[in-house]
Amino acid sequence: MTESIELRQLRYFAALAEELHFGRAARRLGISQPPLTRQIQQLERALGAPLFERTKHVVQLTVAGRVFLEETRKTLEQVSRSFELAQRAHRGELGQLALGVAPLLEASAYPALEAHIRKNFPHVQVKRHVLPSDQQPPLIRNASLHAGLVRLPLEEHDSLTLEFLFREALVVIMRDDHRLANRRAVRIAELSGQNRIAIRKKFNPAFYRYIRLLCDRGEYRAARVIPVNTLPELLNSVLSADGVAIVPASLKRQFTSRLHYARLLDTNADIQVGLVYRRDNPSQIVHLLQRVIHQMEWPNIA
Amino acid sequence: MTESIELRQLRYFAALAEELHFGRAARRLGISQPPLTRQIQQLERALGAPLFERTKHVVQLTVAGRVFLEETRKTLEQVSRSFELAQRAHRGELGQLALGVAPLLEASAYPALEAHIRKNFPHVQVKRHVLPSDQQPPLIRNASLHAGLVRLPLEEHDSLTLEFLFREALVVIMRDDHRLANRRAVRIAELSGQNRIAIRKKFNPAFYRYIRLLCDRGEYRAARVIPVNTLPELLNSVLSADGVAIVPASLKRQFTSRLHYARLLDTNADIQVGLVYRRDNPSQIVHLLQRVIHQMEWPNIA
DNA sequence: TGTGGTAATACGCCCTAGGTATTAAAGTTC
DNA sequence: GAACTTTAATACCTAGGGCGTATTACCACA
Repeated sequence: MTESIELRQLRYFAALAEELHFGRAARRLGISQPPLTRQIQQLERALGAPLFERTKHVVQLTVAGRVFLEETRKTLEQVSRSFELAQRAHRGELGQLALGVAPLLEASAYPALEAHIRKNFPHVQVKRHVLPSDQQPPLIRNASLHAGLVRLPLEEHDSLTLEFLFREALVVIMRDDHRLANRRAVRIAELSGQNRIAIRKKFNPAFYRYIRLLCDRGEYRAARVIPVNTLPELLNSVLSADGVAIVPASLKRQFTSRLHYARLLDTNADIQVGLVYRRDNPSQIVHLLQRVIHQMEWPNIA
Repeated sequence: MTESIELRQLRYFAALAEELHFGRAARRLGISQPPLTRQIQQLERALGAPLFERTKHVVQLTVAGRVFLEETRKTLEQVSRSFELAQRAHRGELGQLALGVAPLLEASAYPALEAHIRKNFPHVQVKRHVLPSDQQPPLIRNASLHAGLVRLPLEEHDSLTLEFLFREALVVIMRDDHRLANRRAVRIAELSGQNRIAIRKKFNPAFYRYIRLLCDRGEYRAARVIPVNTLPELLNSVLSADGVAIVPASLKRQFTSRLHYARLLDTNADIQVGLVYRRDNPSQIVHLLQRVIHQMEWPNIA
């Protein structure tokens, strides 16, 4: 039925329906008149209905022709749209971007990033997955995530690329009636003797080790290290006056009541944030992300 | 850009996208595998993007391929729809039917006719044009109307076909305090001496002559014939007790207050209703109308 | 009646879609 | 790890059909 029809015939038909003149339409199509005649005849034969009324000197659309013209325009538009969308999808400008986001960053750095992506690629739908930094690499490797916004350091993976983005300050948090709560900034050493509250090593080993290293270098000997499982637990412990905790400054955006934040004065008392993605970069969408991520200004997290 | 693309390629692509196997897809399409490979390659080249990821033993859609598949399905559906609609239009089952309707019939016979058409051809839009019977033939001849529902007799036109449909009763109307207003039925002769009110000959000569003929044969000698221009004027005259009028029974559906209707007992005191259309019947829609008009039951107009 | 214009037809050429045969590469089996 | 199987890509050939040129048929208009 429709099997014998090709787009050529529809394109020819549309041109003729607009010109209503075989010679002009053929010229517009860049062919000579006889082939046009034949293609139209074939189309009419396949359709089982005449599309034009030809009296030697006047070519007119039949009723069926008018209907078919309307539908043919839709068909040709649909073909263009198909191309357009497929190409956009190929360039990564269409579809989903599954992005891992390290905890706390979802409220600080991430919103700016998402806004930036949305502005540059309005057809890309960003899907956010809040996951600890060290849990993201395996998911990126097996393509469950396109890329991840993570805290460094991270164990190196030869199949992944790790790109530095910006530095985030570290802060010490304590209850607002703590003896240091009148200070805007402290040196790590001043914390000596305090209990140090920290999320268990197993939940994010790299971060855990990094903080411990900082404390050692800053000569902060904790009375005791109190391990907790989750962030709410950590906050609870701080609010119970069990001790202090060193956390990324992003936290300030989410919790403030009855808490005091103090900057750390030590050099290098900060943490890097980077982007991880597959080295072989199979999806174009990551190329776009890469291109765009260096043009943006990161909000000042402090 | 899209100019080099043909539907063949889209059909092949859709098949392959469903089978995800060149051999099977080719078999389904009734071709051998190499041509399929080549058409897909051409499509990808035109698109500037790969649609499939081929590892020797696994064929998978790319992101662009998934998007393009969705759009291609729409395209192919649109092509079928184009065919479907054009064919319907050709068979007359789609589009407008411009139908002339003689006055008064629009409230009696016409509603049933329209309902019947709507039921049989839901995609046909009937456009009603209320026009005196003798004004319809020229409009039908120049294709302003497809057909007309008219009262007979009508001057014969060799280019038109006139088809009898049903007989409609004639009635005499008078004011409800008229001396004959207690009668359900009268003979024409009993009206003798009354003024006869009639719409001017020039507005519908055939009808005018027909009524006069009836009166002559029925031995109704009117005291005076009172000519009026319009139907409302005629009713006015009747209500002013100027006389009586002989009209089609359809009128009863529209005006009753302070009027009395009496059947005419004379044989042949009725009038025929018919359908007029071009003998060369250029539009398929009239064929449908013709086919359907004899299957229907006309409402009893009395 | 002839002249100009236009769509349809005739016919030849060539492009390209499709077929067969083969190759290359990846997976499977022993 | 060698032989076998499977499957997509490539090479090459054939033929059908799309396009061009030339011509015809038909209508309008002078």
